Amino acid sequence: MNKRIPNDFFQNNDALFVAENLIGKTLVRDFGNGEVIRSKIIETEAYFGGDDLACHASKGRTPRTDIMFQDGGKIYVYLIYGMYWMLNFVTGKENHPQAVLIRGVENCIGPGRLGRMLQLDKSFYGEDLETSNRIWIEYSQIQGTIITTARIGIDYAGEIWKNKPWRFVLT
DNA sequence: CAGAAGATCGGG
DNA sequence: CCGATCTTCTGC
Repeated sequence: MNKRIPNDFFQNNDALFVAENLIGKTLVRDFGNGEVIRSKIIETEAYFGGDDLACHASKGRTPRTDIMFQDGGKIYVYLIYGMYWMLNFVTGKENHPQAVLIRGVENCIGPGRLGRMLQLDKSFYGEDLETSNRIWIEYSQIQGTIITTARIGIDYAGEIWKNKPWRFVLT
């Protein structure tokens, strides 16, 4: 019980596998003041490499996207619309930029709201999920069925990529 | 260096 | 439907 998922899970699998298999797993956030949030992941999206025009890494390796080019198991956070911190987990091996966006957990739906609840900020960029003392993932039993849909909010990515069924939702 | 747009949300 | 709010990238 309460066993943390090690980094090889993120490194040895691609973003599609991780996105689907994180559904039902438990996201843990320890605020360090005695308050701990534990909630099962119920919605994810995969962003898959340099070809995927919806993936920030398709723009190349920049200070912002650098973490996605590294080995999996690290956190990629970025600020969107000037106010929301998006929580992503890097997957795959070095130089295979991929990430999984966490869009919702049982007690918080929506990536922007989730970032707010977890009190994320730039200091989480590059955080290691295997060793962090403030955020990590634990194994847990899934209850329900996973459905797939197109990803949300990426109309700019073009027909090919915006229609990929790379969003996973627990029902 | 100015300008635009963004993996969103909440109010009207 | 639209504004909030600011980082990042692009183009001149």
